[in-house]
Parts: sequence; structure tokens; C-alpha cells
Amino acid sequence: MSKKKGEKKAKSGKKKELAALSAADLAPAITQAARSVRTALSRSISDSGLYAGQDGVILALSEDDGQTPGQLAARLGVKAPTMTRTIGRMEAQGFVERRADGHDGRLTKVHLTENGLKSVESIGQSVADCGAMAVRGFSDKEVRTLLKLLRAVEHNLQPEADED
Amino acid sequence: MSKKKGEKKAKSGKKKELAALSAADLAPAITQAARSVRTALSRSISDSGLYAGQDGVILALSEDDGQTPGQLAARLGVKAPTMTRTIGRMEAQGFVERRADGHDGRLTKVHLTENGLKSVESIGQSVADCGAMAVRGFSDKEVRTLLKLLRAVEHNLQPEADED
DNA sequence: CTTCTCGCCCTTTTTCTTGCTCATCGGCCC
DNA sequence: GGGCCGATGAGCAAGAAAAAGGGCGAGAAG
Repeated sequence: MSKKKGEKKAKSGKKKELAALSAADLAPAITQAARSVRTALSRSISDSGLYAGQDGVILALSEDDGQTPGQLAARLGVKAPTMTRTIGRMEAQGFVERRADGHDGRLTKVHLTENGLKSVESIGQSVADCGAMAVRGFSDKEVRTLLKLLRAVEHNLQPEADED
Repeated sequence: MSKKKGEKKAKSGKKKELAALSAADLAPAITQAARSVRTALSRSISDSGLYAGQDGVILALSEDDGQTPGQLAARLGVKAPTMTRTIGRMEAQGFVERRADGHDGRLTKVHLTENGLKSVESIGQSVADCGAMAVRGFSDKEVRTLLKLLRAVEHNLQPEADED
């Protein structure tokens, strides 16, 4: 697998190399952008008493209450163990609560508590505010383009959903 | 699905609200996309023996060897303590080594070891490969647009660089 | 037809890492 | 000597992978 491209600047004269260079820059770019978003969002929602990554659980539950950890994990794009621990912490914080499903003993339904329900709009506002700050100066078309490309990237990187 | 989005507050009915909704979707989208990139990259470089986040150190050092932790942190967009710990672990793994600067006692220069130097091309290949997979099906123009928007987002979220 | 066992699914636990914030220590410049 | 900058340490949390626990259902056997 020794694909010695040698020096990066040793271009073979193919335009594909230029695209490859851009693609190589994409991973760091998206990582840094996500870190910035994460940090900004973390500060926005810290006054609500929760941490980055918990906001998605609140919002997902506000749309469909009583989801299982697996559903939440799939919806938010994280692994099940991560969701389990996040739920456990949010339960300790009093935002959500776990209820055993009567029909399937292996299922656990996650419900918003009153406290969690009250924080929904605050969280939504913080997320929207953070997003608005991120796209400050963008045209509406640019925002939609960014959104579309982001989702395409996410779709391209799904290991299972490789329909190519 | 009962998506009662307009239920939280009575909006004023301006077209700006539509943009706000897109902006609200941006934070989750970029977070999930970054998670996918991080996971894919982590698997790509795991056979090189290092973890996600360490690749940037290797590549940055391959371009300019002997940088200080602070320079690396600024370059990779992480905080100094994070870089310190990452460097410490990579030093234990044998990829980099710390050397005290003779002129300034408070500075620490980070250098690539022979082992680290050998992994440079493999890492660069993994990053490029991951980026290429992420933008599969994208036109060259779309890739550049995504890159540009990503950097603009990052710039918008810098607390210090608030030139507004 | 009943019952038991095996396999699968979902959840949870554990261990590793990155990343941030706050706090500390040490060396340099004024 | 005092302030400042840079590096480091401690504590908190997310996220991933590997593995364990428990329940449900289907299929085989009586």
C-alpha cells in the first residue's frame, strides 16, 4: 500500500490531483469547524445546565417522546454506549427519565421530565442562535448549499449505507 | 410525524425565520458530519498505530519540524493543554520527541522521530483517502465551496476574531 | 401441541482516547 | 523583582470499540 506520491507538489499534471488536495484539506477543515461549533454551542447551553451533545437528546425527545436509547443514538449519529451514558447523566441531572417498556422487557423508553420539557425552547433557541452565528454573512442559498453538502458528506461516510 | 415546530412561540412570520430554521439545522448537521469524518479517519489511521487528532500533529510537524506545543495547538485549532497531552502520548508511542530549546527555557520544541517520519506518508494518504471518500460524487466546485463555507463558519465562531 | 433451547437484539458496562476549562509552575523580559 | 507568556497538571464530559447481561422469539424435540 506504499502509494508514494512523493512530494505533494509533484503533480502529474492531472486535475484529479488538485481535487485530491482539496479533499485532503477537507477533513481538518470540517474537524475544526465542528470544534468551533461544539465549543460555541457548549457555552450557549451551559447556562441551561447541560453539556454539548445533550442538546440533541432534548430536541429529539421534544419531537418524539419515549424513544429508546437505540433510536436516539441512531437519530443523533452516535453509538449506543455513548447514548446510554449520556442518558444516564441527563437522568441524574433531572432532564429525562427512563421507563421500562411493558411489552418488551429489553426496551427502555426515555421520556422528558417536566424540567427537561421546560428547557426545550431554551435549547432550541441556543442551537438556532449558534447556527445563526455560524452562518453570519452567508446568503440563504449558501446556507442551504452548506447543509446539503454536509449531509452528503455524512451519507458518503456511512459504512453500512454503502450503496455505491 | 407530528412536527409541531411552530408551536413553541408565535413567530412574526418573516422570511428570515426560514433562514433561522436552516441555521438551527446547521449545528447538528456539522456535528454529525464531523463525527462521521472523525470515525472514518480514526479507522483509517488506526493501523498506523495512532488515534484521531494525532494525525494533524504528524502532518504539521512534517511541514515544519520543531514547532512548540503552542504553535501546534494554534495551527490545529485545539487548546494548549490538549496539545500537551496529545504530544505526551505520541512521545510515549514513539512518534515525536520533545527537546528543550536552548535559547528560551520555557519553550519546548516537538520533533518527529524516525518512526514518526516514516508514518507521514501513510497518514497523509489516509487523510486524503478519507477526504476523498467524504466528497465522493462531488464536483470539484462543490468541494471548494464546502471548504470555503467551512472556513467561513470557523471564522465566524472565533471569539477573538470578532471583527463585526 | 407443549416445552425447551439456542440465537438474536437491545441495553448497559468497561476502557481507551480527544477536548475544554481552571489552576499551577517555571522561565523570560522589562 | 514583578508581570507576562508558555507549558503542564487535574477534573469533567463526549465519543468509540469490545464485551457482558438480559429478554424475546423462533425452531427443534418430545
